[in-house]
Amino acid sequence: MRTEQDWNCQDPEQRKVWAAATSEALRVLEGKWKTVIICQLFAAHGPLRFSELERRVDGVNQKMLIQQLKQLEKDGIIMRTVYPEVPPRVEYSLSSLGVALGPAMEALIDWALLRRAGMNGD
Amino acid sequence: MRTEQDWNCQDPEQRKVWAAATSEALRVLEGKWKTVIICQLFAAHGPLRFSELERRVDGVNQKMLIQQLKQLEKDGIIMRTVYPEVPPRVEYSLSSLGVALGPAMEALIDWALLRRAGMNGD
DNA sequence: CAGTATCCAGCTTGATACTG
DNA sequence: CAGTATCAAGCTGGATACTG
Repeated sequence: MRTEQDWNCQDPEQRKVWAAATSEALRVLEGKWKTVIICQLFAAHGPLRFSELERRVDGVNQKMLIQQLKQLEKDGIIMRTVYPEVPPRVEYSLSSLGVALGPAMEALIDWALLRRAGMNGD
Repeated sequence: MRTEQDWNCQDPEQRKVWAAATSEALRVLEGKWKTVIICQLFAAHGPLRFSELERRVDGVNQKMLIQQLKQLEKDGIIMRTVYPEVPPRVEYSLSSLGVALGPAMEALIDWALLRRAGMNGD
């Protein structure tokens, strides 16, 4: 599944394809709470209820959480399952595309921590 | 340099640290042209002049390019070098923190291409 | 060449109140 | 419990014109 892209490629068009693809990818992850939601879903190793996400995503309000969840669902990163019960139960989980984000998220976490370390110590 | 973070960690506080770190990291990369600029700098394997970036970053206008470059510089990802010549020459290159973004960018590109494939074929 | 300055439309976020 | 609705402030992106 590796795409064999590498920075040594001399084809300007190919480089633009990567740049555009990365741009699109990042646009899907943009939004103040999306990465937090995704991280929490990874950490949970399973579906989370709306109320559980509300507790785990520090500082988010209902409207924003719902909005971000809807966008993530539309973009195919998470799945929403409704259980026809009273009171209502709705669970959110990572789709296969969401799970495939794992390596990128981990690389991002590594970089984020490196960045933090540089900002303090260095 | 690996941080040994893994999704199995059961400490909720630790998970919040990652989520917050990732959020910060992504915020630094947000902005319509930043990933394109970064990709082009990686692909160039060396510094690029302002005008060269303007050519390579498809569709950007001067104001936006400068704004994004300034932010990337402020956030420590790129470096700006001014050569006291006439006409003026300014070169932009990745800092060590910028270079450290490599693995994350590659993982993101892989995911972006996987996502595209899924959207067409699937 | 590599910027700066101005102006503006539209999107994003958030507070607050209400509902099946 | 898991949403929807409304309103407003602030930020983002972009077109355009000017400058050392």
